[in-house]
Amino acid sequence: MAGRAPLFNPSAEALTALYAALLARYGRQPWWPAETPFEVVVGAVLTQNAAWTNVEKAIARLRSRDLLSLDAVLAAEHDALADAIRPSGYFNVKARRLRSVCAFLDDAGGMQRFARRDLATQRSGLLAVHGIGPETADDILLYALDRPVFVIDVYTRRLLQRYRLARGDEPYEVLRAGFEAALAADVDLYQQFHALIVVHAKAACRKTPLCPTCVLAPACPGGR
DNA sequence: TACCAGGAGAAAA
DNA sequence: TTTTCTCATGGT
Repeated sequence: MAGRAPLFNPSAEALTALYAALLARYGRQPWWPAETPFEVVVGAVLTQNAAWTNVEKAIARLRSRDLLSLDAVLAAEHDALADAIRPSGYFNVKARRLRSVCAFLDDAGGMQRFARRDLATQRSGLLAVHGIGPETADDILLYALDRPVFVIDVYTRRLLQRYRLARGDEPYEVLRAGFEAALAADVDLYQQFHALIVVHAKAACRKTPLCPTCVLAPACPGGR
């Protein structure tokens, strides 16, 4: 019996053209918005189902309370941690998740030692942490550890759906594998591509009924 | 007032 | 195995 066709098998040309169009439209993005790799880890957890503006407030509160370090998070009381991250929502859940990932990194010898492990070990380790799903793990790998992992988020799904490159409801790993199979394992490319997808999703042009000036025209989702 | 925003895990069907 | 529910705040 023939195997089922891949759910998501984009051509390199299609993805490269999409990336080029986004880059031409929006330019290079200063992404991920964080000062340190550890801050990326914190942001990746806090941004779960939350607006980034609220995450920024939570991170600022952590910084002002000297809680923006692995040791400080592990030493903090749950209530103190939860109160600091309150603006990002789900603060009780996220406080536990933050402590879980910090405990994992601490067991691994800290961020720097963890960064030296091979990618497969890093990814499986992160995914085994309570509260760290594939998107959060890949955010950490790509933006904190500079590993070539393509991040799939809701914006990526919508974009693929609108360009009819995918249905949009494929499993996370199917979409990630599709991007990584079609594109070279280039950290900068992956970082910029994901950032541009997010920027495009938030841009006003997405919401307009027609977008003749957008470089993505005539395929711009806004024109559909 | 209602809805949405860069998820993930647990429980229920 | 798949679907639904829960967690929670702040902006529009």
